Amino acid sequence: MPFLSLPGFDLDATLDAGQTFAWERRADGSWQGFAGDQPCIVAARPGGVDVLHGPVDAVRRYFFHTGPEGERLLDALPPDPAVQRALAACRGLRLIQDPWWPCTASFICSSLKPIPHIRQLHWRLRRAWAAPGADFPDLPFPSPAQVASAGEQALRRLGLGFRARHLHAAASVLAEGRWDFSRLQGLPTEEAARQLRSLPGVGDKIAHCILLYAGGRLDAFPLDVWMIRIMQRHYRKPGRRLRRPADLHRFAARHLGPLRGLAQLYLFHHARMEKTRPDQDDKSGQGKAISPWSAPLLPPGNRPRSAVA
DNA sequence: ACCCAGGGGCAAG
DNA sequence: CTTGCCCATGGG
Repeated sequence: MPFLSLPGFDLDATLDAGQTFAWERRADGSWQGFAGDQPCIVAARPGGVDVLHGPVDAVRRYFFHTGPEGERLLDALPPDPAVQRALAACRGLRLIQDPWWPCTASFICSSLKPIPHIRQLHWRLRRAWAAPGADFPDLPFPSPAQVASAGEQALRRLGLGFRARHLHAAASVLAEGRWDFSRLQGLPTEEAARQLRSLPGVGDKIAHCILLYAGGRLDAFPLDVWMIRIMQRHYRKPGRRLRRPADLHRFAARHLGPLRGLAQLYLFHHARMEKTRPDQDDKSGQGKAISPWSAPLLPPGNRPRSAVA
């Protein structure tokens, strides 16, 4: 069986960092999923991965930030203390490259969902269009035309909730050819994000996710609740505002530079690991609740209803 | 019974 | 250009 040498690579961190949802962990610890449109099974080994199924070249292209070039990018990350701490803790985490449409569809499903749920929805979409009785590896991601013709109600039955309307509308726009990912070619990231936002269900955060995880644009900077907390915690100064997305984008561009999307990957994953890592002093193994973020910043939709009538 | 989750869209202010 | 509210679902 083919062994792919990827020194320093952390397969688990890479596939569980919320950048892709196209991989599922198997009982034996290996991962089954899709490198581009190629079904693959990969297993972590010292110094690289075993490719138990699928073409090695597709796996190599998928983990495109491995190797000496990837290492050089890590060395070029900004000398910011928080970034460097996160990098030191998650050095083996690498950027992946997903296909446009599955990435877009997954992140349209991601609104107000924890990462395991997003993965679950992604695979429900695959299995919903599989032949009767079929399972991996025969689970191609349904095309925009397939999703569009299924109808919104069918998507709701898969558990998409209010995201069903968005996904159906976005699939319809793509299926009818009223929009195409080739429009992003050559556009600056900011302008490409604006183009992506014309898709239903794609706002600023998801547009940047798509540009980073499908487009490989290292200056795309997804601003989710985690990133807002992290930046408040580390970068807020008494005088400055640093709350509105525009301010956060501006600060990130100036302070974290052209690799800010990559820096975001490490900050995000590191913070998420800190939250769930079992506390050594906690015998119950529940893990400590959360490090004391100075400003929790509840998402608007979940803000408690005012007690006063 | 709560609480929250890698948001987006829309109507008001 | 901001703020407030709604949108459904599942797991802790």
